[in-house]
Amino acid sequence: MTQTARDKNAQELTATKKRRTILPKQERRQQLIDATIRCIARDGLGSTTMQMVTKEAGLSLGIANLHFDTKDNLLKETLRFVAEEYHNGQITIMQDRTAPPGDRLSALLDFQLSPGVAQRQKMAVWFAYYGEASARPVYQTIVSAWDRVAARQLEALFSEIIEDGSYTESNASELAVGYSALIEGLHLALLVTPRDLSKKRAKAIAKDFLARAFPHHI
Amino acid sequence: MTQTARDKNAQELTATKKRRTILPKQERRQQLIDATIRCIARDGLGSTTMQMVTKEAGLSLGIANLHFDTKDNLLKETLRFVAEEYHNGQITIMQDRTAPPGDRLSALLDFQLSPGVAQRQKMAVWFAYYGEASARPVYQTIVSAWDRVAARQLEALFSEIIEDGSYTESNASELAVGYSALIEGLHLALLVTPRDLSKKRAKAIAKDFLARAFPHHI
DNA sequence: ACAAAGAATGAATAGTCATTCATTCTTGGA
DNA sequence: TCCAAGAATGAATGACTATTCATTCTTTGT
Repeated sequence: MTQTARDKNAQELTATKKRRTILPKQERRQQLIDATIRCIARDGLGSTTMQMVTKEAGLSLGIANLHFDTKDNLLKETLRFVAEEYHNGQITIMQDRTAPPGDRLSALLDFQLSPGVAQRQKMAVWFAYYGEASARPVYQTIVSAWDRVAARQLEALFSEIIEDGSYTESNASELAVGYSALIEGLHLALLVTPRDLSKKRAKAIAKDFLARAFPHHI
Repeated sequence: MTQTARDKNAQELTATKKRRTILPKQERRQQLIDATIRCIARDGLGSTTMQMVTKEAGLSLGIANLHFDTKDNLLKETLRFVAEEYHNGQITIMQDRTAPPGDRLSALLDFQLSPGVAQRQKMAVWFAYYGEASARPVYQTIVSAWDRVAARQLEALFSEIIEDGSYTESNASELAVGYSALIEGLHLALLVTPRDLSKKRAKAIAKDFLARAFPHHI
């Protein structure tokens, strides 16, 4: 045994060095995406580095390039994950044809301002990408594809409610765009000025919007 | 005259080299802030470099550090400029006590979705900073200070309208937060999915919100 | 016309970061 | 038990960027 080999051995005994582990591709990728989300929320999209992400994941520097090729691609896949999670949740609720439309709408609102969706970490990631969207068409593409699906479903739900309640004055399309904008604006306010707005109050404000539009249903 | 000197001379004659100009501090600073806004809108906050900003301004690389010391400071001052411009516009309208409250509200809406404020460039800058806000307390400080002033004024205006129209069911504070969120959400939609929403329609949606709250005034 | 003041320039510096790849390690099959 | 396949590592590389500052140029006061 050489001198250096003995030293290394001693270090391993004291420092409880982590064993290198091997995982299936899909799990590693998710692990890295999760770490990326945490880094963006903590340090911002602009100053998130590969070193930070891989350290946050407890892995080596080269691992992200191994699984995602480039940083750009890792960021793109992270956005895709967050966007799909949010939109899948919305769509699942809206498509549940067993519940009456008023209940589906209430469930949607609860979901959109639930601790899972409206948590600092997720909202920070969300707006970090919006901030770069004007300069990166890829981000716009990823988000707007999902947005359009959700928008169409929301409009259909509103149409159903309008018919059901004979709110003849109301326009489903305009109300749907307005409601979506209101929710995004509330998310932004929760992120930037959390001291001035609680999740509870945000929910009350959104509910008020819906109650004015559909008084018999909310 | 040496060979190189003659070459340089010839180049100056053909390439119409720009004369070095000297301007007062304040003008140079504004010139650099304007260039920064254009760069952020075109390339994103994350990939805006000093070289890009100074080239956009048609000046030398070192100029920005001369006037702003650091890049961080240039970005901070740029945000401050955009934030002040937006909030001054709002506040000027709301403080105009010669106009009846309903008119002030209409003017506010027109301003918030006017070509000057709701132009791609400005909105891109706005959301670029929001995207980094969760990681940079300085940005939050700059924006939230102004936000709070505008929020208080808006609430006062809404109170006045509620009293004037005897909308006894309505809560000025909640409506004010909701309206602000709606406007920000509409700005975001105009930025990210401009194909799906025109400024005109955004204005109609916001007006609809106000008409439901204050039917006698809008 | 001249010179001092200081505004503007841009080459050079020092540091950071994404990406590469030779090497090491783990696992599953023989 | 041993080996081949390929997953994981991290030092090294090359590209890029903020910042500095010696030098050049413009202006202003005399």
